[in-house]
Amino acid sequence: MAERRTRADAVSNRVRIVEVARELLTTTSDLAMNAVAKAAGVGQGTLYRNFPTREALLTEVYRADVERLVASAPELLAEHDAVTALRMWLDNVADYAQVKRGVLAALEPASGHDLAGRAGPPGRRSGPVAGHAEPAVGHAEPAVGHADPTAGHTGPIGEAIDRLLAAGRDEGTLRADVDAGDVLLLLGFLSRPEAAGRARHVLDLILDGLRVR
Amino acid sequence: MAERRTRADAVSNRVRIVEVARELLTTTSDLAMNAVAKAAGVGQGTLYRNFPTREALLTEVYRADVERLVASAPELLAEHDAVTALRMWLDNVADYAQVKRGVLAALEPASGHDLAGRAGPPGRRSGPVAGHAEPAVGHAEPAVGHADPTAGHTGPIGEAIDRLLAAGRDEGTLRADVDAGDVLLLLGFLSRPEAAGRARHVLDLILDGLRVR
DNA sequence: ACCTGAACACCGTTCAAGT
DNA sequence: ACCTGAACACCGTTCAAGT
Repeated sequence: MAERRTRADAVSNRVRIVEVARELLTTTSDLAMNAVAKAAGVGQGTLYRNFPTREALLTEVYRADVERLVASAPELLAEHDAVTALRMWLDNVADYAQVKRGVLAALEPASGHDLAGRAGPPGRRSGPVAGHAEPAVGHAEPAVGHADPTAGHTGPIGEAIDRLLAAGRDEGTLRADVDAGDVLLLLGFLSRPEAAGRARHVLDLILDGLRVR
Repeated sequence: MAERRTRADAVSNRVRIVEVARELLTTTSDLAMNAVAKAAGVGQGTLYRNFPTREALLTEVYRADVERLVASAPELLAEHDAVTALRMWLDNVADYAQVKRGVLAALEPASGHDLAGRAGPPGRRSGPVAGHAEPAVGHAEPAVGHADPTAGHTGPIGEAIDRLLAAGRDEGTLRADVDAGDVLLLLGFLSRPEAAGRARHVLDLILDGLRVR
C-alpha cells in the first residue's frame, strides 16, 4: 500500500517548471524564481515544494548534460592516454559552459543571506534559512569558516575528474598532488564572461600546470 | 574662479560612506547599498551621487590596498628573478584576498540586469541602466557578446601583472603567449570560499603552467 | 495531496522636494 | 550645491486558505 501514485497535475507541474526554467535560461542566465513560477503557470509555493532552492532546480535542468559529461570521462580514457583524455574532457566542459551560458555562474554559492539573525522584530521567522542543495557542477559544500576535514565530496563531476587524474598519476604524466577540488577551482574561470574567446588558451595553461615536468 | 570648494558636509559625507562601507565589509561581504546609506546616516541619493555603482564604492574602499599591491611588483622585480617575483606577488594577492574577505567576490560583474527592456509598462524608465565603473582588481569591461579587439585594458592590477610577465618573457622563463587577462582569469578562483586552505597550492599549479617547459 | 497567491522582508535606484 | 527620503519596480520565501 506504500508508493502512492503522485497526482497527475503534480507531475505535469514539475516537468513544466523544469522546461520553462531551461527555456528562460537560454535567454537570461539569471533565473528569477518568481519569473519561473509565473511562466510555468504555478504558484510560488508549488515551485518551492518541488525545488526548495535554485540549485535544486538548476541541478534538474542540467541533469542530462552533467550525466553525459560524467559518462564521457571513462570513454575518453579507454581510447586515449590520460593527458589527452583530460584535455578532451576539459574541452567538452568548456564547450558546455559556452553553450549553456551561465550554468556555472548560476550554480555559484549565491553569497550572503546566512547570517541567521537579521534581528528582524516583525514578521515570520520560522523554518531553517535555506540550506544549499547539492550543485550539479562544481564546488560542493563550502562549510563556511573552517576547512572541512575529509576535504572533498565534489559530486559526480568531481569523481569524473578524479578518475582522469588518477589515470594520469598511474601513467606518471600528471602530478600526484592534484585533486578534483583543485581542478574545479581552476575551472571556475569558465563562468566569467571574459573567458569567452580565451577558454581554450587558458585551459592550455592549466593543463600545463597539471603535468609532471 | 573655477575649482569651487566642495561643501564641508559633502566631504565628510563622502569619507564617512567609505569608512562605513569598509567596516560593513569586514562583517558581511555583501554590502547592500541601502544598508551603507543608512549606516552612514545619509540619504540613498547622496550615496548614489558619490558612488554611482557598487564597484565605484568598492574601488574607493580598497584603493590603498590596490595601490600597494601594484607598487610591490616593480620592487619585487628589482630584487628577484621574474618567476620568484611573480610567485611572491601572487602570494601577496592571495593574502590580500584572504584578509579582505569578499573583495574579489564583491567586484564580480553582478550578472544580469542588462537586458535593456524588461518591457515594464508602468513606472519610470529614464536614465541609462547602470554602466559598470572600472573595478579595482580584475576583470575590466566584459563588452558582453563580442570579443573586443585591443583585448585588454585590465586596469592597474593588469599592468602590474603585465610587467611581471614581460620580465619573465625577457628572461625566457615565462611563456610568451600569456597576458594579464589570462592570469586574472586564473586568479578568479581566489574569490571562492572553497579556496580557503588551498590557495597556495593552486597558485603552484598556475605558476607551473605559466613557466616555459 | 496538492495548489494558489497574498503577504512579508528585503533589494537597487530615482527624483521631487527641501535646506 | 547638496541633501533627504518616499516611491517604484523588482527580488526570494512563507503560509493561510482553498480544491
